[in-house]
Amino acid sequence: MTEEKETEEKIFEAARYVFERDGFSGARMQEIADEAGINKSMLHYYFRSKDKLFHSVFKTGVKKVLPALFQIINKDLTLYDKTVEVVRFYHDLFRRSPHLPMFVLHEMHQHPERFKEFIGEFRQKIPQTFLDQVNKAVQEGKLVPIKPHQFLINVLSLCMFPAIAKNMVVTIFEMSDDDYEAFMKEREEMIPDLIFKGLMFH
Amino acid sequence: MTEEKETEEKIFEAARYVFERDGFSGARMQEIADEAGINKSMLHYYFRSKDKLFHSVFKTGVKKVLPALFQIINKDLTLYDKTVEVVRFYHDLFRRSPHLPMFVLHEMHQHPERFKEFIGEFRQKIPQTFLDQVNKAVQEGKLVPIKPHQFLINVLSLCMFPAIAKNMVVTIFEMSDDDYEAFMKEREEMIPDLIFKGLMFH
DNA sequence: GTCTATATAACGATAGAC
DNA sequence: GTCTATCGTTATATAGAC
Repeated sequence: MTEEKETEEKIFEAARYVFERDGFSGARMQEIADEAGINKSMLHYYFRSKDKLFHSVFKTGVKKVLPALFQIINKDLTLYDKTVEVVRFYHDLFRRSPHLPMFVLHEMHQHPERFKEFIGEFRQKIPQTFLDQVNKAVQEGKLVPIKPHQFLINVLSLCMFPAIAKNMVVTIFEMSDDDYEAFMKEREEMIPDLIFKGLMFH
Repeated sequence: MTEEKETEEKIFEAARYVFERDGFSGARMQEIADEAGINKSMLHYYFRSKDKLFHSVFKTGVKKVLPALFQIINKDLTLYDKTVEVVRFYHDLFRRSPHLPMFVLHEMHQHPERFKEFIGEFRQKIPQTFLDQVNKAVQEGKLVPIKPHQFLINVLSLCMFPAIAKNMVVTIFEMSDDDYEAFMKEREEMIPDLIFKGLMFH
């Protein structure tokens, strides 16, 4: 029935909202039911348990964060252009879903086994073409010696940390929400240049 | 009594261990009591409630992460040397306390009010001398235009994110614990040069 | 101060009527 | 498929003996 699909969808969206905001142990089934505007029993009818409902939400969260990264670095682009695309992708994503990066990383941190379960499903290895591209750029003297893994983590660090640490940033720097928005917008432009050129004049 | 102090200390250390690992909502008073080797009632005798015990642990956590940063950037050093010290400080700290950064940032994320409560206590503003130092370096053409806040967040991002995202990193890159250790050691050397010189040959 | 026992509330989950 | 009512457990917290 179309009725069925709608209810399941409503529950899932409510669960996504509450789990992303409160985490697994902080989330309450009652609150998810309230958010979905239905009865608590329906949650179990459609998803059997809190664990299974969470698993579904978590998997969706990981799929929003990781596959696009691998897709971008697998494209036929320069390293610089890949960096620009990755930075833009994450800044757009986290603007729309501010709780997403903390949710995914926190649950990965607490329950790594839940992550490992399905990480293989969507072939999440670093593409060889990307590894080759970085190594070749180093060999040709275009880049200073750096391992592809370090390169990738540098980009991810600069994109994800300020999203994860928003409350620390706005508190210490005494920012308004608009200030923070501008701060992040500025980073979007800055990060690729920082990665490749650094801060010193040359 | 010395007896009193010892028990309170034991409880606090157990609470620190459990809260840092499991977070507020994931932690159980019973587990803290077990970890401390005492009865559950003692937790309430000394700290009244889970909330108050947590608050005490959280405050200590923030104090381990932030004041040292402000102390370092307030020293009489070049920007490069300050960066080296900050990077070394965080890598040493997170090697000893791997759960600390996720704990502090996650609880800040979920309960920003708990953070704001006492952030003023230990004067956690960016020292003016540091702001002046960055702005002066930019004016003198030694650095490309960058705001001091962005500079600081770049350093923190590169230090903290890989510690927070350890499980993601080791899973995606298929690292052992030793691999991860070596990976982080390598970053410690790399980060200051990345910040200032970037990756391109020049 | 430290223990045992228990109060009290909240949570996840299920049974059963409709 | 959706509701009400409730079970069984577990959580924080307290009372009271020693």
